[in-house]
Amino acid sequence: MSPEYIDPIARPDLFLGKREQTKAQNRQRILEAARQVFAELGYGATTVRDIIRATPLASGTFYNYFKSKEEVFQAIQDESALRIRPRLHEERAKAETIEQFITGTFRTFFEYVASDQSNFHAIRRNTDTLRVRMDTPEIIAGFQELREDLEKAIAKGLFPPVDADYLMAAIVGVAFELAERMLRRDIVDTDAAAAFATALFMGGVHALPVLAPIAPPGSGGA
Amino acid sequence: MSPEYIDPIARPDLFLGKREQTKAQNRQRILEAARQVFAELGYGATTVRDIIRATPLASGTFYNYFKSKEEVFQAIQDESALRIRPRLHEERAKAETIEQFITGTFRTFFEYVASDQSNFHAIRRNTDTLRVRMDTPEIIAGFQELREDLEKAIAKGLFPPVDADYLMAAIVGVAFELAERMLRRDIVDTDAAAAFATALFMGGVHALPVLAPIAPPGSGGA
Amino acid sequence: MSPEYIDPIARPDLFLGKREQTKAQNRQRILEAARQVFAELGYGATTVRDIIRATPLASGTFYNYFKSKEEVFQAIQDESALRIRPRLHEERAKAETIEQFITGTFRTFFEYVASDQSNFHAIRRNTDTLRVRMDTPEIIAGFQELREDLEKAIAKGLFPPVDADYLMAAIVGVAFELAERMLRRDIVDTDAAAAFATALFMGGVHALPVLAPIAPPGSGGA
Amino acid sequence: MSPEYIDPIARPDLFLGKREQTKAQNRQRILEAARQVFAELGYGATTVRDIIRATPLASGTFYNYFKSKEEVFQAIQDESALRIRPRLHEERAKAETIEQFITGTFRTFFEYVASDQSNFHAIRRNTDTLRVRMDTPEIIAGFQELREDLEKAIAKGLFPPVDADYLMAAIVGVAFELAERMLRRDIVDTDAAAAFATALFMGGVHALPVLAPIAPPGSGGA
DNA sequence: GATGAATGAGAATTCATTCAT
DNA sequence: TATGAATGAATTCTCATTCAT
Repeated sequence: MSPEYIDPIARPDLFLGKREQTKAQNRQRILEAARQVFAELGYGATTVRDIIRATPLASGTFYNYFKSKEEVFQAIQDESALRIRPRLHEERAKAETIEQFITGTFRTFFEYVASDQSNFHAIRRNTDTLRVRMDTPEIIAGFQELREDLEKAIAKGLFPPVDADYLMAAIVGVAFELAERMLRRDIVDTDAAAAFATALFMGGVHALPVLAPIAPPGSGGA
Repeated sequence: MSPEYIDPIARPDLFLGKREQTKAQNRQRILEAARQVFAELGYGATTVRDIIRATPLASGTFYNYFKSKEEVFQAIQDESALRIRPRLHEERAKAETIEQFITGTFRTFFEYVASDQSNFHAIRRNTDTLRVRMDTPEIIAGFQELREDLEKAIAKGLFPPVDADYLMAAIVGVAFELAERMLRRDIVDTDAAAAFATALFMGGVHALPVLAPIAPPGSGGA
Repeated sequence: MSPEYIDPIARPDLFLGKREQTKAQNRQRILEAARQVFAELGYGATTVRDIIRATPLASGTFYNYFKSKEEVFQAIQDESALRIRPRLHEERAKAETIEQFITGTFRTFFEYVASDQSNFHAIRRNTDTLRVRMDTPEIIAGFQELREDLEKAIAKGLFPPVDADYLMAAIVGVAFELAERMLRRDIVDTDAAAAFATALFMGGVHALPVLAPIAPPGSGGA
Repeated sequence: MSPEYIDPIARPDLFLGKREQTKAQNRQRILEAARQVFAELGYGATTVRDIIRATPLASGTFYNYFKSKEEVFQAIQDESALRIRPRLHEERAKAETIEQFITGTFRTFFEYVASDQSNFHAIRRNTDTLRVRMDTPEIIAGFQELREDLEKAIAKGLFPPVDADYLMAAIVGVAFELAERMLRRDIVDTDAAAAFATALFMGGVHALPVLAPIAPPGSGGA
């Protein structure tokens, strides 16, 4: 989000010719409409006509850009994951303390969610929806990456040797659930949400049950 | 769950006449089939026909019991919530320490989930990822109840004065996410999962940001 | 409608044993319910369940009395026709003047309609329905009979030799249409309606185009 | 109906582009099929499938044009009413004698019926005898208009002060009933039917009971 | 490419009728 | 005989996708 970063998806005009611009613009129109409508009606209840109706385009045009309703949906999910995954990974990679690791993860996530509510809501319905599986390849990869980052951090001695799988799950659960509550409040305070989650995990991580340590290569341990 | 308690849903033959038995049995058949199919295909992809096909009954019979696919789903959710809510509340009500509060909540939840995997999976697994609103009155009431129990515990001095709304969300997020991971493991160890979650919150709760205390009337203010 | 006439359908208790009474009563219950519901919803929109619901009986019981929905409907129509046809015929048979013929027809019809509004309405929907075909055998026979009575009256010299088919149609059209208007008024005045219709035909009949007379047998005419 | 008037419904090719032509044609195809099927099976027994089957179109196409069976039926009724109402009103408006009023009404009606038998039969013939409400706004307005025209004619002194509501009903009843008989004859003779109806009313109107005249303001009363 | 009507497979739903109790 | 749940064929209707313009 630093000023010198320009998202080519958000500003196609800076990267594409005239013709490609119209095409890219139509694609974006459809995606944006789909986000809105999915967020409002949910995937199952949404029809392609609903999406197209939220657009100046005609129904046939939809199929010039996406093969099916499912494909738009995946595109939305992947676009989200595509945008946020590198940022999350980067934050965690440069963390030198547990606190940096944790706070970096939550802060980045909550800021993303706040700045891109339509995507978030399309994925996580905006009223009283509860946890729902998110399993496009991109998203699963994102979870997997978090686990791997946790394992690396444990290996580096940054984290105590806890159950990385459960810890990942706990972080994911808290992140999504808190994000939803955060967005429902009158004032969306990402700092407060991140502070809450960070404190919870900073305090909690050290209390977690410790696994038998994985022996570092070359050492004598099992 | 004491030995002398008999669940009238599980043993309808002890409570109902022949006709009513068939009815209750058919209702259960449909619910059971719905659980399987929802867990397999997800809510969105499931059709009423799919449910009926997984049953020896005729298509029209479905409508003698439920008005729509949504209604069966709600029935499944409510059945779960109806069973687990009182147990959770009771555990928390009798808690005299934070640890009892937290461990009671997670242990009860994970045990329920392990004992009733079909309901849990029917509720959680959704291929189409979206639009499964966990907003039956029962479930919303369950969340609300957790928050109120937290607030009472804070008032009693059991918990530090933290953001009960966020804490509730964190507990719910961790509970659902861990439950899912737990069920995926070869050995379903509810104690381990409960120990993990309890430790996380036991350590974390004391680290959470403390809210400005509400001044008791007559005192000198904040 | 004279006091000494007793309708065996209306007072089955005076004609049948105990067992048959219950049966006859159930039959009447169904017929009465069917009349109401047909009048309210129309035949097409009415379901057997609607009829049965307006009854203390169970759906299966319906089929102990009638083979199908169509059969009840026919029974209602025939019951109407069965009741009124002999009276109309009798009135016309004893008529010695045009006026008696016409006034007898209309007066009898309007009195019947007023006294048995539920049947009439079941046949002729109560709001803004317009002319609709009535073609159960009984009803067609009733129309046919009117035509024959007209032809007899013409043969007797009571009526001028007009087109009996058209005249029958005109009488039927006026009878039904006026009956409907009559029932819609605050005060249902059968005398006024009969007076109106009678006057119309009394004045009109003599003005009608006269057909080439049917040559009486033995005369020289074609 | 002057020679230079071209009905845009009958000759859409002269007014519309290729695409719109197909649309208009399909609409007409459905209406035409509906007319046939309603006339054959009656409204109640007709299903949307029956209508579509009588068409080269696909089942879904029906719903591009009409929301339901009821809507097609209304369209047929309105199409009739829309065509005939202005003609009837015009005839009556320019009438200077009772005879012109009455003969104009019947002649116009019977000519319309003869020229547009499919519409008339679709509206009239109903096997299931019931629940065909002729209550589209157009048709009700047509009846209302006849009554108002009668009232105006009474006010002008053209008619004696009779019950306009009953007179309207009588005219409508005779018109529909005679029309049906007329169409059943080998030779459809609209003049004869009109002559019959006109004679009936010409003779009958003067014999009708006269209402107490409404006293004109300022006069000495009744 | 864009358009939007046509398509038709298939989902949801109804309801007359049957049949075990 | 009465009951009312079960049946499943038939109907209505939706909607993703195709295709002529």
